Order: sequence, then structure tokens, then C-alpha cells
Amino acid sequence: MIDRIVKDNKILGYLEQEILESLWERREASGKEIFDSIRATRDIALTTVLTVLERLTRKGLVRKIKGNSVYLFRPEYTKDEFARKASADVFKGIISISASGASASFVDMLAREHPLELERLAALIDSKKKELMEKGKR
Amino acid sequence: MIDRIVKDNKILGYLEQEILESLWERREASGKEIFDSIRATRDIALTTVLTVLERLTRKGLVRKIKGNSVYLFRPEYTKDEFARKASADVFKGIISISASGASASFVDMLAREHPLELERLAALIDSKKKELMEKGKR
DNA sequence: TTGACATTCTACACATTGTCGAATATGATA
DNA sequence: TATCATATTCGACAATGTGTAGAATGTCAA
Repeated sequence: MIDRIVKDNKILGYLEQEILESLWERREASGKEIFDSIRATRDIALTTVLTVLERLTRKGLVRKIKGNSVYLFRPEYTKDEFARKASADVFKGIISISASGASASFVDMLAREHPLELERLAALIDSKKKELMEKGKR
Repeated sequence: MIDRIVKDNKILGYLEQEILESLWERREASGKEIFDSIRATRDIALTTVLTVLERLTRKGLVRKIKGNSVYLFRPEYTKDEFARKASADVFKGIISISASGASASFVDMLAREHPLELERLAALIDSKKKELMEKGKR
């Protein structure tokens, strides 16, 4: 039920994310290379990949670079940067609905998916609190 | 640019969320009441509201109850529950892309939107860590 | 000039969301 | 009971986003 709300749990479409992931792995690649990497898994047309690459470029997520004989694509942001930026809005929306619910959910999920990150998150909070206190003083 | 990815920063459509919010405020209301509450702001048709209410019901977010002379609607979840559930999948997706990026972004956003919640978040992490340690022992 | 390969265009299908009018159902009343 | 007002449901349309890919076009070397 509720699952559907989130549009298949993706910030991007499946194929879009697939392609981005492939690009993150390679740092830079031609459309054909991406195509090959995806075709390894499933049947797909080259033009489909090209189209999506084009769309990602239009969205500002991928940069298209003239190479020697082919265009090359590279992600405009690192995974980290992307996660940061892309999630900012989602977080904002969710926090605006319920900050406490969002926190609880986030911690749960982080604990389940990346328990080690809990530590870093705690540290982040600490420094953020200090930062806020500094601001408060001024 | 990146803003667009998140489908207008919403987990739900604008109108859907507007209606849900109105329902959360009222605990329970007829379609007409919701309609009135929204029409106070902008021009909209009754049937539009009814339709969306119907869709929210189908999505399992709202319950439709036969009242005396009219159907009544009430949210199936509290705001908190909703935020928790709805965000779980989004968080999962984002964490899977980059746990550290997600954490950073979350803390930033929380600090900006609900600084007081930082405290509670820190506490949540503590208890979650303890919980994990317990599990570890067993 | 002709291929072979690269790139762009155009298009379709499907799902979601906002938007309503038209049709229909229901209950009170003349 | 026939009628009216009101409530509810149906069916539709437009816009957008995404996956999908064939057709058309461009480009460069032999």
C-alpha cells in the first residue's frame, strides 16, 4: 500500500539509476559502453540507453563530452554529492510532515542498511550542534 | 536542475498532500468539508476533491466511513506514522546510493528545519546503538 | 562515393496526478 | 409517489515522467 506512494522507492527511474550507477563505476564512458554494461543483464536497445543518457544530461546529472570519435558521458556529481542534493528536497518534505517520524525512520533505516554509519551520524550531529551554538552566540 | 528529480519535492502530489494535511487537522471530515477548506485558498471543484479523496482511499492512506448522510474520511495514519512509513523507502533508496551523503544531508536539513529535533535524533542513535550491541551479544 | 558506425528525432505506451462534467443514487418532501 | 436537492460515482482529458525503440540523419575513413 504505502509502498506505492514513493514511486517505486526511487528518486530516479530504474533505468536512469542503473545508468547513473554504471557511470559512477566507470567515471566516464561512451553510450555504447553503458549500453553493453546494461545489456549484460537484460535485453535493451542502444537507442534506449542513449535516450536516457540524453535525458540525464538535460537534467544536469550527466555531462556529455565530445571525445575523439564518440561522445563520452560522465556523472556531473559523485554519488555522495548526488545523494546529498537529491535527498535534500525529499528530506525537507518529509521533515515538514513530521520531523520526529522522519528521524525515527532514518535511524532505523540507517541502522539496518549501514550500521557503521550510525557512528558518523552521531558525530555529525555533535558538530552541527556546536555549529548552531556558535551561531547562537554571535 | 536536481530539484526536478524529486518530483517537485513531494512524496505525494500537491493536492493529495493538501488534502491529507487538512484531514490530519480535522481528524475526520466529509468531502465537502475538505473541499471547503481548500476552496478557501483557491478555486477548485468539489468533484476534484472527492476524486483525490477516493484515490487516497485506494492507496490505503485514508479510510472512508459511512456517516449519517454523508461519507466521512479520516487519515489511516497519523502524520508521524505516515512520515515514518512513507520515508522508509525513500531513505532506503538514498542510503543505498550513499549512506554518508544521506546522513550529511539529513542532518543539515533537520538542523535547518527543526533544530530542536537534533537532540532527539542523537538520543535515537544512542539507543539504536545499544540495541545493536545487545543483538550482537546474543 | 559508399559504408559503417554514431547521434538525433520522433513516437508510442503506460502510470500518476490534477482537473471536472455528466450520470446516477439517495433521501426528504410536496 | 413524483420531484428536488444533495451526495457519490464514473468516465475523461491534459500534462508529465519514464521506458522503450525504430527511422532518419550525420560523419568520417577507405
